[in-house]
This record gives sequence, structure tokens and C-alpha cells, in this order.
Amino acid sequence: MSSIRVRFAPSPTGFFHIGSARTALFNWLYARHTGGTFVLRIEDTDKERNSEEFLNVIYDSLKWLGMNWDEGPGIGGDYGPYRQSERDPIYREYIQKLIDAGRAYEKDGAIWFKLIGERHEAYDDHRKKTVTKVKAAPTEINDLIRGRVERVEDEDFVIVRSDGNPVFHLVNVIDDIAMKITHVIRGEDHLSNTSKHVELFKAFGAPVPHFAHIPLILKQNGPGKMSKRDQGALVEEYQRRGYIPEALVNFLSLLGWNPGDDREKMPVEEIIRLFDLSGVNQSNARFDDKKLAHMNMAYVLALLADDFVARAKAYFTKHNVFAAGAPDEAYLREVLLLSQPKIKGIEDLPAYTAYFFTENYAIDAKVRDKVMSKGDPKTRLQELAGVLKTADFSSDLAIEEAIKTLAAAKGLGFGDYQAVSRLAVSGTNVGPNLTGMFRVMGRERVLSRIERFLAAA
RNA sequence: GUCCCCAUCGUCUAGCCCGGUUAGGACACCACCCUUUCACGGUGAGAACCGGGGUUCGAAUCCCCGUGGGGACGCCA
Repeated sequence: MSSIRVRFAPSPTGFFHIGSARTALFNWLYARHTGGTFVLRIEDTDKERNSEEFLNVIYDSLKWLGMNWDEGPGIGGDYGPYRQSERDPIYREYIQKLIDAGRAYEKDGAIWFKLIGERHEAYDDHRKKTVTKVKAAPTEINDLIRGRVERVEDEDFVIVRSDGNPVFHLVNVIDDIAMKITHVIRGEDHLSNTSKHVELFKAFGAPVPHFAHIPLILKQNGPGKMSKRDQGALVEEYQRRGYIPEALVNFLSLLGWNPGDDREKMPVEEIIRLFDLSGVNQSNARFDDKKLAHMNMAYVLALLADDFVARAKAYFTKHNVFAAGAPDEAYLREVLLLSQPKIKGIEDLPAYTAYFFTENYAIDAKVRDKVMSKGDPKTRLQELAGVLKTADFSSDLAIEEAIKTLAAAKGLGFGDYQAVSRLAVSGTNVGPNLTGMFRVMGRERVLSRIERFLAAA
């Protein structure tokens, strides 16, 4: 194991969103690539807004995406506890060091960090108040993605609230020191905070970690970065919708990073092998759900039969699709496998396969009108029923031969029998390949559906 | 308003560091092919270097200025 230590430090103040997942992913990938340690630390210092529910969402989402942490809640480690709400004694110690060094002072009941430099009063018309400005030397940040960035930190800032709770900037830095974090990989929205953090590291006499500020994910429509309220922003939503987690990981890895060539669909082991901070872009990326959906489809298509069936069944169970009674296991499996090459995602399955499991399937009126308006579909259906009564149902090919033989005898084509029979047995004009559908449904079900359709037509 | 970051097809991006390409790929869109519906797949088309200066024989690539986009400016994280 290398000495590289990275951390993902979410605060459980809302559902886990895609931007956080991407930040976690880049940290995780970097740790795995370098053989380093991936630490999970929970930043729950804002007692007002934290909740256990959100905390569990974070754990679930990380696990679902396959991002296992080496140190953190539930795992332990040499630098715990890993929830900031349990680290108060550590913070007190560090705060005292700052006070003793003359780098912190009390004002209005809060503790402030003291910058070094000459002071003067100035009116800030953005905040509409007079503030004390400090003529401080610029803080230099050497960012692994952005290069050298200079920013002047020119106002003392609160590090412990008047209610006694330390603020983010302080605990974030203390924990990074205490947990020996070597690389801070986080969103670019923190770049402006980094000068505060660097000053704190220096005040503590601690080595400044390497920073890597990754580009933000912008919302798909409209201005600004993606926020929790945006459509498609929540990881749990993809989990609920039966997305393949590996597809989401693959998609996310490509938002702001690329392997340096044209490859896009890659197993995670390959992404780990190729990932490096030097390959991370500097510009923000707009979220594109169509591309994600496409990636997901590619993964669905590539799933091995047993794996696909297991995932599909889990989805059906979770969404209580068979509330009226579970179908035969073997039949369900056949239906699922028949549908796999045709769907874009697991979530399409219930609607796509519904008619396989009920005799009360609706006949699409539009499709019926269209199909029944040309040629002599009723006669075709009667002819087909006649043939199907004795046809060999043991394989798709056998059924296909039977239908083709019939068509040839009547001087017609396969297509003349397809539309109407598909309509009769499924009520629609889309679905898996016809002969496979017949085979899976079985002779009796097909025949009775055709008869019922004929009687109603 | 102040400070910081960024800028190649509609979108994600390669190329930029180290100047010379018909500026490549993917998603989306369109057409055609495959075909037993719908998909998948295949082929093809359209589609970009933000603007202006400079340096240079030559600039997407280096520099400057605009403009545009994003972020930060909390006793939130």
C-alpha cells in the first residue's frame, strides 16, 4: 500500500447527488490506481441539517456503486472516529494550539482565525456592512489540475461558532492533518475556500496536502451547476430505476476525465488502471442523461444471462410488479431473456413484458386499426392458427419454418402473418422477435389468444 | 460589486504542454442498409476551434485584451 491517502467527506444534509458521487469516484479511483487509502469521513458538524436517513443514503449509494472505503464508519481505522460529530476533543486540542500561538481570538462569542498583516476598516457593498480588511500576502495554491493559483485571503474568519461548534473550514483542515490526508480531491467550488485552508495548515505548522480541484457538473438545462433539485441529480434515483451501477460509474468517470484515447465503455478495472489526476479536465461538464442512458443500455446488453435475470427479478420484486401473484420461475426467465436484447434499461421491462403475464392485456386501438385495415388479416390469422395447432414449438426456427411454409403455400410473405398475430397475442406492434414469443408463450396460450381475438374482431 | 477558475460540433471530449491534422471519436439528430415488428448493429451526412489584437513563414495550439460561462464571497458544508 502506498502512502497516498485521500478522503471523501460528505455531509449528510440531503440526498446523495451525482456531483458528490463523481467526487467520491475520482478519490476512490485515485486511491485504487495508486494503491493508496480511501477514507470516508462524515462531516456532520451542522447539527441542524444533518440526518441519519441521509447518512444511510450515502453509505448505500457508495456501496451500490462499488466504492468501498478502507477507513471510515463501519470499517474503523487508525485515525478515527470518522464522524466529525464524535471528534470534538480533537478539535478542542487544535483550537487551543491556535489560541496559544496567537492565531485565534474571541469576538462576539465566536472564535476567529487571525490573518497576519495590517488591518483597516472598509465598507463591503455586496454584504452591506463594514468589515475589517487585512493586508495579507497572497496565498499560493499549487493545484494538480489547475496549476498555480494565487488568492488573497483578506478577512479574519470564524472557526468556532458562538454556540461552540467548529465550522467546516476548521474541522476539514484539522481532520486532513490528523488523518494524514495527502491529496485533497474535491469540486472546484472549493477552490476559493482553499486559501483559507492553506492558511490554516500553515498556522498549524502542518504540511499542506496536494490539492486537485475537479470541474463541476452543470445542469442539463438552464444555467448553473447541478443541484439536488435537478432532474436526474440523485444517485438513488438511478438505483431505484434499475440502472446498472457499473454503467453509472463508467459514465461518471468520463465526466471531466478520459483515458486519452477514444475508448468509452471500459470495465472499472481498466478505468482504475488508466485513471490519473493529470488526465482530468479543467472545464465544467454538462450532464447528459441521454448519454448515460446509452451507456446503461450497452451494459444491459452485455450482461450474462444469469446476471441479467437476477437483476431484473430484483427490480420486479422491489417494484412489486407481481402483486397479483408471481409467475412461473422458468417462464419468467424465458420472458426476460427474450426481452434483454430489445430494451434500453431494466426499468422498461415491466411494461415491455406485461402481456406475457396476464390474459387481460389491452389491445392498442391505433395499432389494431392500422393492422386490420390492409389485406385480409382475419383470414391470415385463421390460417396461422390452423398451422400452429400442429406445428413444432420446440424452437424459434421450427416455428419460423412452419410460418414460412404456410406463407409460401399462399403465395405470401412472413410479414403478412406477423403484424396481425403479434397484435392478437400481445395487443401491440412492438415486442421481442415473434417466433421466440410464440415459443415462450407456448402453443396453448398463443392459440387461445388468437381465438379470443378472432371472436372479438 | 470583489476575487478565483474555465472556453473545440447541440452535449461529453481527442488534439493544446512540445505551433504545420481533410480538426478525430462518442451521445443526440437525419438518411440509407440489415430485418420478422420494435430495438440492436452497420454505412453515410450535417455539425465546432467565442471575438479581436499580437508573436510567427505558419496559431485550435504561445501571449494580451475583450466577451461569454462557472464558482466563491455565511457563526452552511
